[in-house]
Amino acid sequence: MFTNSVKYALKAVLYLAVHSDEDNKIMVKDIAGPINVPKAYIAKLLQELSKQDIISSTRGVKGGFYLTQFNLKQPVLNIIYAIDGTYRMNSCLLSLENCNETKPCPLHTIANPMRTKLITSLKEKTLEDLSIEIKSGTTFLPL
Amino acid sequence: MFTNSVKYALKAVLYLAVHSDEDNKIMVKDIAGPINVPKAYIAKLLQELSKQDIISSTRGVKGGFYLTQFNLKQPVLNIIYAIDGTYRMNSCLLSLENCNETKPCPLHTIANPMRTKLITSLKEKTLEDLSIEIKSGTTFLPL
DNA sequence: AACAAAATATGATAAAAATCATATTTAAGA
DNA sequence: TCTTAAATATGATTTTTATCATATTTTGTT
Repeated sequence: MFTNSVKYALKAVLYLAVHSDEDNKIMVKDIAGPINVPKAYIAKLLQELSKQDIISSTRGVKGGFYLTQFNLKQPVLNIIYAIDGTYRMNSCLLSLENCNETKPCPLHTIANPMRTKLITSLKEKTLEDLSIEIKSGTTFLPL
Repeated sequence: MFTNSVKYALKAVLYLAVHSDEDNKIMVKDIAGPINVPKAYIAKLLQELSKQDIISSTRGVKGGFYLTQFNLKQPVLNIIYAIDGTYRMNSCLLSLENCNETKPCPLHTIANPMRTKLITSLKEKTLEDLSIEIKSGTTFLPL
């Protein structure tokens, strides 16, 4: 469904959503372990997310990554689009260019309503929403 | 969502479902064009599907690939499992090993109902079902 | 101002997926 | 039984994704 990169990015951002803020920046080396992703790999992803203003960072001593209130208001979908681009999530199951409502491919009626619904959910849910759920113990962020 | 291999395999099998039977075998070179997939690539996939008895084939002069009535009765999901294996379709969105109903990951409630529903649909729909829809002009198999 | 600790930029390497190529085996027909 | 036309088996190559490594820049601290 998603690439490893997106999965890793989502885990990292959710970790930041729960554990960081302007006054509690977290260094790469302290994220990699808890979310179980290689340090150099997650570093690169975090840098990319930071460049795209999906997350925040400061360099140097006492620096690290963190989420601002603004960052927290973003839909989860942003992270997916930032790393994988929009095509993967939005294309027809068979990747047929000219598959649409009026000329649906054989899997369109099965898959499309669900994809649409998933995208909508990922657009509505903010990082803050998920963070609250994790903090309240409704959902979990293991491994 | 799926690998290219699965998409190609699905297109090829659906093409066979519509155009072949015991008396109308179709050669690789006559499938590759219509479904817009490289010949050598689809050849390999068809061989694999044949080996797994998902589709049928005969070698030599007058040979080719085709679907029997038995082949047509299969769920679409079979092709996906045959090529991609079961993990990709069934694993948690974040690929967390210990994500489940009692300890759901942050995306579980969003994504899991849909995945479950999709799998059910792909298990219920047979190749024959899809073939009928294509033949009746309800759905289309372009490019 | 100099030092140290962090992200950033850049790119190298490894692994997996996608693609291509070909010698071998099988079956039909002359 | 010989020839030809097809799938099959096998593996090579290319491209993409995943992973690793490091020199550079920035920022707080002494």
